[in-house]
Amino acid sequence: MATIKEIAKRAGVSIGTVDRVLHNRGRFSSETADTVRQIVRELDYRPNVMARHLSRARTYRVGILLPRPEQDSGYWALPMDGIRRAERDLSHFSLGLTFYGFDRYSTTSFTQAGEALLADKPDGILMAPLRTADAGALLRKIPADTPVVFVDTDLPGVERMSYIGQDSYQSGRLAARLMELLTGNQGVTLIVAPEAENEHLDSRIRGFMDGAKVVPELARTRVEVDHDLPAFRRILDRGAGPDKAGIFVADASGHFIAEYLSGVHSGNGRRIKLIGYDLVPENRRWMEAGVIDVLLAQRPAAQGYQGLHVLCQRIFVDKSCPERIYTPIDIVFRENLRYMTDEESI
Amino acid sequence: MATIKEIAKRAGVSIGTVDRVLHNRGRFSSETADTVRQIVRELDYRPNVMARHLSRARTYRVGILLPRPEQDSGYWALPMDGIRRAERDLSHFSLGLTFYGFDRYSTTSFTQAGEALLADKPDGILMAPLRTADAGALLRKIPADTPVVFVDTDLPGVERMSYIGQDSYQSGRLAARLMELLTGNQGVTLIVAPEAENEHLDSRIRGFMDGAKVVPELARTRVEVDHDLPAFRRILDRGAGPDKAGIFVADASGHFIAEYLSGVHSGNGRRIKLIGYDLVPENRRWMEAGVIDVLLAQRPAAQGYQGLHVLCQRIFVDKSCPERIYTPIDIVFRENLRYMTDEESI
DNA sequence: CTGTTAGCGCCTTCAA
DNA sequence: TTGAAGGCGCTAACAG
Repeated sequence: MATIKEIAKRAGVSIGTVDRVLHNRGRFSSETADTVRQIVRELDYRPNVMARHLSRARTYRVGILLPRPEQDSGYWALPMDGIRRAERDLSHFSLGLTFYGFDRYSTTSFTQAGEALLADKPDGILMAPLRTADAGALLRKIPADTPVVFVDTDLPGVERMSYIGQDSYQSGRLAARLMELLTGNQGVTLIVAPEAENEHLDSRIRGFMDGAKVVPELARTRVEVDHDLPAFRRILDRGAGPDKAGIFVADASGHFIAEYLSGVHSGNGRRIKLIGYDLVPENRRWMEAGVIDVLLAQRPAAQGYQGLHVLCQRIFVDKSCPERIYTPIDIVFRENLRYMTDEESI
Repeated sequence: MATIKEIAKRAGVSIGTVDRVLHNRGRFSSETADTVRQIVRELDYRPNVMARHLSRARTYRVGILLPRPEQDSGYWALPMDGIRRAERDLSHFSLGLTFYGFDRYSTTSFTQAGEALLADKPDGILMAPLRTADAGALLRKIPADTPVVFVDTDLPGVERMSYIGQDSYQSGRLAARLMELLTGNQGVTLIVAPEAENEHLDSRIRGFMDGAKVVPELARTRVEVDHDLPAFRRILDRGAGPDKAGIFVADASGHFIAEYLSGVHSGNGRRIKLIGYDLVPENRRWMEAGVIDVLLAQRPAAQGYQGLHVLCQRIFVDKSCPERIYTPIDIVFRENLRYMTDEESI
């Protein structure tokens, strides 16, 4: 492995000069620069991460901008788990994380969190750019040399290092396929989704519609801060009649529906099939209880883990990464629920 | 963060002494040792991985003992992918991997590979202990202080650092559930599996049997070096009659069956449902072609990645890890096949 | 038994 | 514009 010492020797200069050239710190002639860069290329020099990190004393700070962990039925705690795991795995780098939680249904909350993040001038940012307009405004204020990684949702037409998330349209298609299998196309399917600006929601619904053999009904619930049971009740009292064979819940609130269904006797003795999203604790519970049949999942912990990982690769090792990473669409039945902990890698 | 210098100061000794105590290199009095260890505990001292690695010059070598990549329809190339990815992620450590491939159906091949591995005296070993007896014999020859990680298969009653693999019984249960969904219990299911010593095979079959509502038939094929199409043909010509609703293939050879089925007209117009294992290239192909309905997968790349990861945690950071790690049971339909690349984590 | 010293590869400051 | 030197935390060899 080539070192700067070796390069210095070959270039007939001192290591200090090599260092300055490598980092473009100025104070060198363009001839020496050319020589050095030439040798660097010849030797395929790569800086030694260990040595570099040992000598530069400072701690690198990464800002995490996500909805508060309890939102969406506790969904946002899952990426956090992955982030924490990545933090442990990267613990020999001096890495400092700061969390900025926001209310995903509030502009002011998001903006405040964003301002706090900006004020701290982090070396890297990991965020979920929900609230398209607000997130766009924030992005414009982030210095161009600060790497930004998106998880969960992408923001089109914006400078960012990488996006990590799921193809939600395709997950809707898959849901339709599974619903067909579960119901045998005997009866109508009801789609339940909250009314909220959410790209994933819309794509999932579109995917489900496109994949369904029998045209489904769509019911959208209002949300204030988060989803609430009474709202679902009203919807379901109207919608979940005996003609319904299955319900597709397009976000993590399947457990609300499950709770409702568990208190209802279906007229014809058939149980209404239920497909939902995400392995939040309450969904796990209702799947174990046999009320939720299938959950689709998107490896939120892996998203968090990977997000921080690629960010650190960039900050510490100067390594690039794919511009877009799709996480798998996981299918969860009661039989494999126990092992779907999303707790691997690295 | 505490350093050995700090510890030395507090203990009133030199850093050399601290180092010797920390590594039990002898040549120190038990009193100084006690003092030092006490301070280490108080300060929660953790060695700086970067500095340590910078100063010790040597390359650490890990031996990889797996079946040849092309065996089992190319299955063994998958853990390799994960291992390579981990190697890249760990590239700032000076890590040297050596691969020892063996024929999983040959004792002499395994033993030879094992001997070669032993002769190289690696600092850590990652292996799939197929061939129970041979692997047991090998394990007895490995020095006790060499960490060994098993992937795919565990070996009971053996000293090892960790096992990473799948609960195959439960995957069989799940397969039965899915088969029920696919066939609606209309007709009989045929289980196809090679005759070979293989714990996973047996557990999957047991799980499937226990989960099936209608008693399945079992057909076992002979294997010589690997599975071959003629063998399957003979089985299927007898077994895949019009009464069959589905076939469950308990290993990665589902694509052979798919090839057979694609050339057969079922009498009653119903297509025979096919459930198999593992995302080997040929299985992917036949799933895309619509002949294989479901594949169960066990994240082989994640197993390889994780295996090397925990091994390096041990070698470089002295960190322990869970004694047994179960990888998830992935369910793959055509709709989510594209995204099941098992290529994450960092 | 213990202390000192010379690096590992890189970064940073200071002097020339 | 360039070079020299000190230090990051740890290891290992050597001198006492």
